[in-house]
Amino acid sequence: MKNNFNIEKFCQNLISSCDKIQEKTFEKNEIITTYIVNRNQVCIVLEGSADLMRYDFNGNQMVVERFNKFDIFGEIFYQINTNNELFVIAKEKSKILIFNYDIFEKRCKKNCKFHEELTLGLPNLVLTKVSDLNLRIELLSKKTIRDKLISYFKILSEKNFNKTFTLDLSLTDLADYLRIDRSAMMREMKLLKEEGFIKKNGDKITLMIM
Amino acid sequence: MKNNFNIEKFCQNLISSCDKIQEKTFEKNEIITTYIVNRNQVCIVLEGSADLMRYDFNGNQMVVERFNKFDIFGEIFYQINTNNELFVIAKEKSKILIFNYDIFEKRCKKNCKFHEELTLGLPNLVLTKVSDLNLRIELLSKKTIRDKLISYFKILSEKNFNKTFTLDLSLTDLADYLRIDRSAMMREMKLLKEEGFIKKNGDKITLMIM
DNA sequence: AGTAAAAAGTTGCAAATGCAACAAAAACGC
DNA sequence: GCGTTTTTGTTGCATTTGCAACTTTTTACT
Repeated sequence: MKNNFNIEKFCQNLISSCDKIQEKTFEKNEIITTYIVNRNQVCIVLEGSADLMRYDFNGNQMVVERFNKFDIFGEIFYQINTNNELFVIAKEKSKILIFNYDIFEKRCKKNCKFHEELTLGLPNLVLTKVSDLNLRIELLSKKTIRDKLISYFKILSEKNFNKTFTLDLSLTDLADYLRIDRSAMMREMKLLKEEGFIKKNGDKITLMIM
Repeated sequence: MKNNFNIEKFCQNLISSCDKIQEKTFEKNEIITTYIVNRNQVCIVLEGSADLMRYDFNGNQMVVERFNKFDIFGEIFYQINTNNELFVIAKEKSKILIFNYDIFEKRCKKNCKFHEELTLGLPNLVLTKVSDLNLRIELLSKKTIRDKLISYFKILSEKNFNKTFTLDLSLTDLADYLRIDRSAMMREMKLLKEEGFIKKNGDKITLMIM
């Protein structure tokens, strides 16, 4: 029932059919969008990946969220007044679908097929997003670095139906995702290896428990 | 544009109109639902409040998420395999709207007005949910207890357009929401008071900075 | 009103973590 | 292929935090 919406097929058909939607390609490190309140812009990653970055007054930058294929993003999902500027930056060459949220409520003049498909299909993408956010909260809720790592590994292991799996993030990015210090994470991973909880070979990890 | 959907009015009209939706009342501490994979049940709080609780194998219980008026919840938003059971429990006498997510795709026989209003109105509730989750991730991302507290206070202050505001959670619940030890939080709040960053009087707090 | 339960407040101490400052290895660019 | 940049890996040390164990205050219940 959930996620039976085929966005790939959907996107192939709609591009030419509706004047309220854009498909744009961005090069690596290009700014895809900035979060501007009440613009109600919605974006979907069709190809590539992007980071939502915050630059605070000290000039520190931080990855707030990472978007991969079919992830949906935009200021409309992020009604948080942080006083810092938020940019979405392409991590690699990326294709992005861009439209306005009012497309949900206002039909376009031609009453094109896109609108019906969009209102039917988008909720599933948003559901997936909610689930991803809940997952991250679940991980950030763990009290220790060890718990965060083991929980994260368990999830990857279950996704792959295999005790051995490939990390989908670099270790630097993983520490960032879990909001822990990278060196402290390395220390804990070393302990996990030494104590026999995991085995590690390059970016392949085997979970020895559960 | 966002949130112009009036759920209150909406709910008054629909109850009798559709056989695929239920409105149920729960007493304090009653179990509203448990998260069962692929049941695709969706719930909306009409009145009262509820906690999503996890009970792990050690018998420890934890509040995963709190739901207040017009919050939307259900397993469909929480596709996380935790191996622990998840219950939603009424914190007080509460009225809950319960339906199945397939209502989005399957019209009911009478083709009742409810379905159109639901598909139009629900996305806004979900958007708000996404925003709330992002806010919590923002808070959980802060490195120190101090940063978490100040960020949380800033948000309340901005919501109220006032440096002085009322805490909407008990201190115990706040520590839980921010995933920090309550006594460590109390210690930090004491320091914040002593250093003049905040003033506190009962559940009223005044933010002295920014 | 009286008691039980929950919440707020406090503190010492041990443990976990972040930070800084490196070295080594791998990936990237031209 | 060679230099540069990024990532991985390591460690000592200071700081922050969680935990345990309390007391006091407030709230709820009958």
